[in-house]
Amino acid sequence: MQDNRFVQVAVNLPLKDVFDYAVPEPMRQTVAIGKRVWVPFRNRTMVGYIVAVLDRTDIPGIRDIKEVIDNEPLLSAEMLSLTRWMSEYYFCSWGEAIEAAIAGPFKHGKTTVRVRGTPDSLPRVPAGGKAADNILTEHQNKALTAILPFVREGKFGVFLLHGITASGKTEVYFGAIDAVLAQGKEAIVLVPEIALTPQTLQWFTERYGKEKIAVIHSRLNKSEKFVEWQRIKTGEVKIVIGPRSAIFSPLKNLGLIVVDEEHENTYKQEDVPRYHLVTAAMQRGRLDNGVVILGSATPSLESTYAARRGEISFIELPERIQGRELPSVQVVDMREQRRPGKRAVVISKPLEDAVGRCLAKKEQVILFLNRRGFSTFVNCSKCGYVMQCPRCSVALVFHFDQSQMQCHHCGYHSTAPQVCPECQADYIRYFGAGTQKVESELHRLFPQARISRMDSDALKTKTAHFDIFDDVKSGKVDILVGTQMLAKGLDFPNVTLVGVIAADVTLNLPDFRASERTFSLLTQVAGRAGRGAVEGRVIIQTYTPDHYAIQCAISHDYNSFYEQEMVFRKQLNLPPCTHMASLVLRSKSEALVGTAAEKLAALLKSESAKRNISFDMIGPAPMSVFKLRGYCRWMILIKSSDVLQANALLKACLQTWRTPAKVKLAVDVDPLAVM
DNA sequence: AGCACGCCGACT
DNA sequence: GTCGGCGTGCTC
Repeated sequence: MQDNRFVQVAVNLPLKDVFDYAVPEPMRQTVAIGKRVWVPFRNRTMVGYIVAVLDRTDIPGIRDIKEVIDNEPLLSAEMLSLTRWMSEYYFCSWGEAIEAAIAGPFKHGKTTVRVRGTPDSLPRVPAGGKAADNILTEHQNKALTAILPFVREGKFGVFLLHGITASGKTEVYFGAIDAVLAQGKEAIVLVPEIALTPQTLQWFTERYGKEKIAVIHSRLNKSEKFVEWQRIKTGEVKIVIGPRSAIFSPLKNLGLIVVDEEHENTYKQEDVPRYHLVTAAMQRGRLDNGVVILGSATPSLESTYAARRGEISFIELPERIQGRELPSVQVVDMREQRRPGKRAVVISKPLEDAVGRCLAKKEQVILFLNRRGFSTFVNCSKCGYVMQCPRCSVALVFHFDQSQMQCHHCGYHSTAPQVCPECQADYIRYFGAGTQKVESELHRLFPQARISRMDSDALKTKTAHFDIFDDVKSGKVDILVGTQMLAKGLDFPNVTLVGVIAADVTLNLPDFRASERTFSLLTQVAGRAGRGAVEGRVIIQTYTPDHYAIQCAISHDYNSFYEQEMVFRKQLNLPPCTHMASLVLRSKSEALVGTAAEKLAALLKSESAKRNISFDMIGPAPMSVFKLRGYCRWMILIKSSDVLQANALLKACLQTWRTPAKVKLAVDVDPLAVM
């Protein structure tokens, strides 16, 4: 018999401990695990999450909770385990992990939110969609034969579903969801960025109806999020579709988690808690005895590696449905396009000709360049001065439309100079092309064409994506130029040519995953061509046509890419062969951060020796973009073949470690970008 | 993360 | 004599 005299509470602060409080008599009946409480904390009042109810405590000078906020627990036992696991795996506090799990309507102790009007939960969906009720292909059937027994038995299992573009992964998701619903259970479908996949949404609502589905996306306001949360909590919703954070949906009988485009970088949260959705989804699947399906045309090396080692199950959909052909891919070697003494070519002759032919046939073109702005660096040809961001160690990018110099790291901007800021000479030169430059070149080459640009500059308004989608769909646009965001699941039947302006942009980033990202980006972009009846064509411009990332993308050969990339990863002991964690120290003082990094590295070494844990350490070293937002940064990378050992080592170090004043430490477990 | 406490330098 | 710098430590 519990008398509820004390509770243990987690708060949203970067503190390792949880805190005990006494429960005043009148609240003894209402306190419960998973509810929020107002607690006195130092000299302020904070929201706390009850993680345990206790009969006794040894804490001297204990204080009373002030108020119980919730009538019903906000967090289930499973959600508390999930957030606790997150805090231990990713080195954040339990409170921070909980805060991420209930993000949105419940922040700052809110219980209800005023609801204005009817929530328009679904974004506008362009016309046209998927052929209804396809008969399953042999491969789709085989996939479901593997998955369904786990669903029926309510058994945890992870499946990597490797299906090339247009191989019908969605039909497999549907089959698994049908089985889950038949069991009276629920499903979560995770998508990288809901706003960019309106078609996926439409397929789901057409099949299951709006009533059963909750769609979570970034443009819902607080009250809309609250309504969706309520619908999920009350059991009205059977399928939740949403981004990363949807993994915390309060479904009671979760049977299935689908992670679509599992290789996407957006699945890694960049701030605390720095969790990876795929890892979190597998953990939730384990806790809830659910099935996890990871779907992708270009799976992350981590997932394929796990599948090849038999840690997760592997399913392949090797054929396109309805016998649609993969587009033919042509490479243009930009080294041969150089004109001595002239500016670098942006649009090569072969690409220009191909665009011209498309326009003549009234077909549409997508041109892809993963770089915003007009010119990537601006320099004075008299004194050599290059305009740099005052807060980051990167060059400023010239933006033609606002006539601005912009920093793509911190958002700093200033008016574009007329003369050199250093020597006042009138010799400012612009180098390197971004999407704006491509757009202006196109206007010059094809003055009559209707050209639209889609990048984050062009998407300042709330509905801009949909306006652009609509314009392309309805044929109001001949050529669409854009960045990364074009590569997502857009389905434009009349687009027959896709051009990649500079495949080398991503390939040359100082990150060990540069090849992997280039390969999957090229493969995805190529998948945008020929979605309709007419065969598609892809032209890739590059200075490194022989690179295996480009060669494998041309031949649509994932396995060959995997093999070649793994040789390099094995040689250097990089993920997925090892587990990695990064420790970034930053400070406004260059001297402080360097010494702090050396000290932390020394601590890692001594702790590992003491515990007999073997690990690789890279650094400490200044980061490649050394200054960011005015902070000087040093990094230490840790690699280990054993996650648990690496976790234990880090835990031990961070317990003893005290980051010096004016220095901040950020720990990132399984970091994505390591530069 | 905050925020108080505390111990040394230049000010009315 | 005191105002205020930011180093150190604590929050049930």
